[in-house]
Amino acid sequence: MGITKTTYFTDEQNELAILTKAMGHPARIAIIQHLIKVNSCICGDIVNELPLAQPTVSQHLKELKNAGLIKGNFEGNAICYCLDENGFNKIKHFFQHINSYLENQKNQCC
Amino acid sequence: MGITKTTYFTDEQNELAILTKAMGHPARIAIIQHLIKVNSCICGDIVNELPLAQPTVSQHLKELKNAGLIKGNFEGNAICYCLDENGFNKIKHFFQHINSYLENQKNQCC
DNA sequence: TATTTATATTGCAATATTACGATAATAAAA
DNA sequence: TTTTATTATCGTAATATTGCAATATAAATA
Repeated sequence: MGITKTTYFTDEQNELAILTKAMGHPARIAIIQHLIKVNSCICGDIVNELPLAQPTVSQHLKELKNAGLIKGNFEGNAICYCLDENGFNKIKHFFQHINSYLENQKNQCC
Repeated sequence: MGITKTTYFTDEQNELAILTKAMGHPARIAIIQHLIKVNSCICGDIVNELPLAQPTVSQHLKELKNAGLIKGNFEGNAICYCLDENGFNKIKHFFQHINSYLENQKNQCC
C-alpha cells in the first residue's frame, strides 16, 4: 500500500519522523553541513557544492524548509538559506532523552 | 530516477543519512520510545503496542537493526530487542555539532 | 521594456518504501 | 514427534521518493 498510517501515531511521533526523515538523505545532510560551514549562503552556492542538478537541489531545499530545518530570506533576486533552530530544537530534546537513557542504563537485551 | 547518488557523497554523509532515514517513520520512532520505556522486550510486545500487522513490524525492526539503532538477542524462541548505542552514538556527535553551532551563533540568513 | 540572473515548478521515468496476507523457519513444549 | 508459539520472508499492490530536462516565475539591471 505504501501509505504511512500517520493517524495511528501521536503528533510527537509524526513530528519527529518528519524531521528525521527530512535529514535522511546524503544530499540533505551535505546541505546542513555546508550551511554550518559557511553560516548562510544563496541557493546557487549549494547547487555548485553538490553533484546534483539545480531542480534536484531546489527540491531538497524545499523538503528541509517544509520540515523546519532551514529557512530562506530574499536577498535581491537570490534566496539566502541558513539553518532554522526551530526544527533542530524539536529533535534536540528527543536525542537528549535517548542519550541520558543510554548513559544511565546498562543497555542490554533480556 | 529515484536512485540516490550515494557514491557522490562522503561516507559520513551517507552514514548519517542511513541513520536518520531509519528513524524517519512514526512506527520506528514509536518502537524506539517503547524500548526506552520498557528497557527491552520481545518482538511480540511491540506488535501488540503498534497498530500494524506483524510482518510490517518485523520489517520496521529489520530496518532499525540494519541501521544499528537496535539489537536483538534470542530469548528462548522469542527475540528480545533493545536500543543499540552504536548507532545513536554516531548521530550524537553530529547533533552536538549542530547544537553548539546554533547556540554560539546568531543564526540569521544573509 | 528587454535581458539577465536566480530559483521554483511541472512532468515524467526509475526506483524505493509501506503494508499485509500467506507462508516459511525456528525453537520450546506437549 | 507433533503441536504451539514466535519471528522472518515472499509476493504483491499502492504510494512515495529521487533526479532531471524543460519551462515558468521573480527580481535586478541594462
